[in-house]
Amino acid sequence: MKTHSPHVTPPEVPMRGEETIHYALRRCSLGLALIAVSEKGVCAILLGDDAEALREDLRRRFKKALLIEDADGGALVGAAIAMIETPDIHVGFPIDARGTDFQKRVWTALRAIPPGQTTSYAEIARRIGSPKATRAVGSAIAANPVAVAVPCHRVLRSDGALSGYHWGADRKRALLAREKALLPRHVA
DNA sequence: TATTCCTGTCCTG
DNA sequence: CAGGACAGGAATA
Repeated sequence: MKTHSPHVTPPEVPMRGEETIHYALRRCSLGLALIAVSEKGVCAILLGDDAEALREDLRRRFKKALLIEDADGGALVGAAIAMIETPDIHVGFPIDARGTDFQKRVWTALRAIPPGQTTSYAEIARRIGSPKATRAVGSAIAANPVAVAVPCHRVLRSDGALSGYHWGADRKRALLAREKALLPRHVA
């Protein structure tokens, strides 16, 4: 039995200079999604099948932050889920993708690819002004922390092969098929 | 066709 | 700190 305390000390209190990140786990058409939100916006969208594996992934990416799981998650989480389910929707929420300058340049280039369209690693390398860094571009794309909203699934190999996907090739295929289906335009 | 090199970042020893 | 591995791709042998 619990006595009525005037104030309960939370299990975790942010230390000085420590960042707080709220996140929520939600089911979606791609499986399980973990959406994490910082003060600046959505800082991670991770896809998978196992909740604990996703939490671990988040922990690995934000080692120094205080991570708080919310049952609900709030408006940004809802917006993120809606965006996942509807690829042609405008990404209307702020994205707080963290990485090196090179990675941020790559991710910015990705966001310029419209839904239903694809490009190649080499093209991205050209567009950011490092035409010979195609391999490094692949690594940078693989490190993208914000799935779907930063559309790394729209990058294929120059020879047309699907190439890889951090969250599983099936999800990449599913996203591309969905976007293609939503295109009312000419196909050929 | 099979190597080799280029490039940025992370992981390991 | 050195070396290897990566969601690539062009050049060279």
